[in-house]
Amino acid sequence: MTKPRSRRGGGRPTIADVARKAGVGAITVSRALREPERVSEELRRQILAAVDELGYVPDPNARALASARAEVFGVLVPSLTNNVFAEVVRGIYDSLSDGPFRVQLGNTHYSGLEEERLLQVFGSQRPAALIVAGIDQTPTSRKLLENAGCPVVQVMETGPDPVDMMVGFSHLDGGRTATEHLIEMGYRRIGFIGARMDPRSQRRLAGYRVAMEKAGLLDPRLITTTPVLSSVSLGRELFRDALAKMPTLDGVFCNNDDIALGVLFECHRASIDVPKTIGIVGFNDLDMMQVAFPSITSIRTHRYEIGRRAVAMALAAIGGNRPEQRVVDLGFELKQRESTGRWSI
Amino acid sequence: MTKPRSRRGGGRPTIADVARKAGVGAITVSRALREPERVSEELRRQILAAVDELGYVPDPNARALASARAEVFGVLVPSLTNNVFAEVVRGIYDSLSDGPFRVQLGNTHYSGLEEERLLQVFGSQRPAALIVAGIDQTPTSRKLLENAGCPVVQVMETGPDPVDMMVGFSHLDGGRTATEHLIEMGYRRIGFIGARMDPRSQRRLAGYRVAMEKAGLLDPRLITTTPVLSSVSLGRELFRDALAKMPTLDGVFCNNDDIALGVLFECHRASIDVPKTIGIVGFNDLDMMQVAFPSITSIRTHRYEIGRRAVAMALAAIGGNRPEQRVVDLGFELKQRESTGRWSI
DNA sequence: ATGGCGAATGGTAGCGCTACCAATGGCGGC
DNA sequence: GCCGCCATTGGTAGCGCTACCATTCGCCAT
Repeated sequence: MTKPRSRRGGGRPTIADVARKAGVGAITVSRALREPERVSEELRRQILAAVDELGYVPDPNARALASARAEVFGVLVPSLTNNVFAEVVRGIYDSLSDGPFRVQLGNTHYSGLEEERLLQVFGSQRPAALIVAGIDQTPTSRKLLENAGCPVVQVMETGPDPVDMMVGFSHLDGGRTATEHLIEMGYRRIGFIGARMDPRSQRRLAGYRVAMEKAGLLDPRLITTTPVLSSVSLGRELFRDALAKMPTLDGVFCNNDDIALGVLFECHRASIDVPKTIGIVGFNDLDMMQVAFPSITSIRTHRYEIGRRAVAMALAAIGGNRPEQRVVDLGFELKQRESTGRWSI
Repeated sequence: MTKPRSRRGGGRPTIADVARKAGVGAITVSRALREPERVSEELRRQILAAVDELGYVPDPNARALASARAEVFGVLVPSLTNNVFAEVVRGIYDSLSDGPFRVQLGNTHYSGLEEERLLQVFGSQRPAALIVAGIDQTPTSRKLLENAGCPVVQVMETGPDPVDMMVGFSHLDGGRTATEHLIEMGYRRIGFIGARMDPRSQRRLAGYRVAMEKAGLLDPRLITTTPVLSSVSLGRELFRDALAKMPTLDGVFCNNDDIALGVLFECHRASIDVPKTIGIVGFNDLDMMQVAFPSITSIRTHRYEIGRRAVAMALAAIGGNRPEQRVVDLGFELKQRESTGRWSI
């Protein structure tokens, strides 16, 4: 004594409707959709025709419940507006858009606690894979990732102890390379300016320290940082602070390109010659760096590619052939531009 | 003859485990979690204790399947890296982070077809609400939105014919205000420079046309556009094109701030005085506009607030009290800065 | 002829949760 | 004292799909 039709559902067609229309069993429809090669060509055609005619779209919730596995990639980033993470996320979306997988995006706001909460929530969905930014998870988060029961990719950085897989590059090397470049170009009193000192920024600073130490140039008064969120205007302010503290400054390595741009604008405003009086290096190499006047030297990082590669590795792992190389270092490139051309311009 | 324990699930606790531990029925646990006021205080306490002890997290898929309603907000934007949409999305996430709702984000890449596809996919999940950017949906998309069976909020723009609700502002008025400002400040041969001419950019251009027409200054050769994706470097190139086409140009209204920044940098490079020789107005008022040298006049738009408001309206509608004002115009502000101070600097 | 094997298809029994109704018990009104 | 009502709580029956076993059939080896 079944009711006329689905009691609660909005009357949308179900797999049973398709099966009836195509004159097959429901399970065959299910197979035709998920593993077409396991169904004879003729039935497959009939089924797809019925799907089309009814406008059937599988219910992902029912699917997830029945198979104990949701076709969802959980993605955790610390910021949605920071261009760097936006690019990573774009890479992830672009790589996933033509497959069956959805993306579940979470914003941790650079908070370990928030990350734990989101991992808890994401875990409850039994995602197909997890992609998380950074390698400095709290012990609790790390445990959650290890017990997630799905491939995990840590992105943005590489490190010695992956939960599962990693795609990124060494921020320490990036910071060192940037600083060494300034030294090579003849700058001596080189400052570090950094906002929102997250672990990656800390490692860039560490790279700066290594290079300065090696050259015998390190002076703690050269370092200006703040935990405040990064922005162009903050770059300007920090640069003024740095100059006030150390008027003989002749170069700055900036935490990121926003800060570098703020420094450049302040130099314009204060009629400080770039690159003669001050050399500037940014980090990430946003599009605007090569357009700025003078154009700004920066460390180009491969954000979009990190997103793509993370998905590729996760998909491989889901498909059963876990890549042998579990930690992928995509490196970076020093893009030398006018802002550090002390002698050549 | 039931099997020892959940056959497929990874052994995570279910609502039945909690019910057993608390000595109540499963349905009571369900209620204690969703409508606590309907369960006596004592039982509620016992149940929450059991939940805590077992580390129970409800399975959103099972929930969605049983209630025919997923606790998901579907969000469609044309770009993930464009700061404007990133801000809207951030507002949405921030407003939703402490409730039960998840966000399902889709990137349409400015494609109507992609939008249709994503709406199809999103619809299959029976979301709690849909938030879509723009008001120019294809007929198919519009139909999908109308039949979604949930609150729908169109964001970024306002218009006469909402599918359901709207939050945004008038891009035409914004374009007109920006152009009128240039005219008032004494500029006459004012160009329009625009990249990726999506419907909103088109309307800003229309606003420019209205203002120029009214002042008797309109000349089609003043308009330079391209369908290419916007960027700072593109702004520089388009400005060079515009100047080549019309060397007597004395002002530009830019489609957006990236373009404006590109124009500013090219002016620096070509030693064109801003604002004396050329006045510049941007659109959106990103942080860097007020830091640039000279600082750049722009139309400040309230992106973050649009995201927040859209969620607030959707939540109200879900809660049963649909706001009486279905179209909310959040307006914009002209931020006058140095880049248009022809006589005053 | 018989058995066995693989390919194709189907039936059944859930996945974990909630809608719907039923049941229980306390209490005030008549 | 009986009825009805409200406040609580529970049982049952799915939601739409897929995992896990059949089952069927053709075909080849023995």
